[in-house]
Amino acid sequence: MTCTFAIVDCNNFYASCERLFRPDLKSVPLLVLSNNDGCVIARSQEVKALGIKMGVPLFKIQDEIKRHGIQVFSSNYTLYGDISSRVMHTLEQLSPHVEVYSIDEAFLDLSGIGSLNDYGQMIKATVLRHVGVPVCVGIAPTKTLAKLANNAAKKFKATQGVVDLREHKRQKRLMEITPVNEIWGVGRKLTESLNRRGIETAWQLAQMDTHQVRRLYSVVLERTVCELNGESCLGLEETASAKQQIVCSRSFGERLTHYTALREAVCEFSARAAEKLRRENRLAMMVNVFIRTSPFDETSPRYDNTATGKLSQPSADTSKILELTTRLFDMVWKDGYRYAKAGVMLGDFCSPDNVQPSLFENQERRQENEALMQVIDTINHSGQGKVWFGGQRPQKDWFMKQANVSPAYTTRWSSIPEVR
DNA sequence: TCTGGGGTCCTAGGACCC
DNA sequence: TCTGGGGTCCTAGGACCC
Repeated sequence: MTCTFAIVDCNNFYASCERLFRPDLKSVPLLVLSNNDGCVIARSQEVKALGIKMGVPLFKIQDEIKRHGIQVFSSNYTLYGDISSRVMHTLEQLSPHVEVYSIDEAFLDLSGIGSLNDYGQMIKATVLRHVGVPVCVGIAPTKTLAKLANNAAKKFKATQGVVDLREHKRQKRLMEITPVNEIWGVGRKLTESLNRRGIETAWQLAQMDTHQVRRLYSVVLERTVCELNGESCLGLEETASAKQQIVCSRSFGERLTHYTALREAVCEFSARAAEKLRRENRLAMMVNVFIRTSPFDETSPRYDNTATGKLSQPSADTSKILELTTRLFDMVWKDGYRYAKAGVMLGDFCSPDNVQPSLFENQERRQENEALMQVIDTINHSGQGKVWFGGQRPQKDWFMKQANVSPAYTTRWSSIPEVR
């Protein structure tokens, strides 16, 4: 039986989220910045039309911002996460099989549905009505072709935001006018290499011999070629697979030069990572700490180091993880540098149910610690204050720059917009 | 002055064993 | 002393995604 996939992708998601609560900005150019207000990570249609590229640093476009009256927002991930779950919830009402693929897109299984174009339009209208976010829908027999269809739905106005790409003739026509780099799974390096071989369009890639693709590149690109030819290699993954690693890292608003300051930052990341770990209900064995100077800073010396260690046994206990973190930090720390970024990575996970208790560990002590962690997480999420360990420090001068953050419209009572 | 953060998967190469 | 291939496991690094 042939499957039918749809991908629903929000248009300019972060920009649309900011606009949701500011109807006055409906047709005003608007962009959203990365952490530290560093570079552009989302743009409204108007900003795209001005030719401002994804990822450019803010300082390079100051003139254009002034000239065109562009509204600038710091990123507000709490808001985006909340809007995202509303979108996904709506989609789950419309289709029994949904794979949440990222914060702003989901794959749906539409096998067996009759009029797919109408169905796509219905999805689009429903999300707009329920959540207020515009989406585009791409429909095809494989995920890769569905992504391609979605691409076209976004690019061509006449499609009205929905493209049904089940017909082979349409697939061919679209691939012939699609540059190979727009294909899902073909990034910068592959594009360069394919171009060197004279492969410029998606259609040319689709015509390549799969064995040759595997030999020259990898099974990954081979799969892409198969998918472009209508052979589905990637199924719908409805249950989110367990995480393999958890990372917490940040660039600093200002360079850090002191041992204590950087150590505090690293401990804070470690505690955040441990919190995520507990939310996933997993235990970690491996802890990795990295620190580095800015790769863009040409005037001061560079330094980049990382250290990995193993806990004596799997744990999600912040105090145990912090203890190892500080030891690892001392291994990588070197005086005399201007540090721009640091992070903590947890890995080697297992589930709490099948962990072998150590011969030497005190069982009661372990249960006490688990209970303590629960209390700490509850307090820290209550919004009524924070509890932290020695080594962390809640008032942080390394904290991010966020000059233009929008209010917590959906998650804080005092920030809910008033209707007059 | 000012350049994001959090992931996954695959591959190559080294260590080690038989 | 010389010489061999195949297998597994681990790690680092690259490429990709959003």
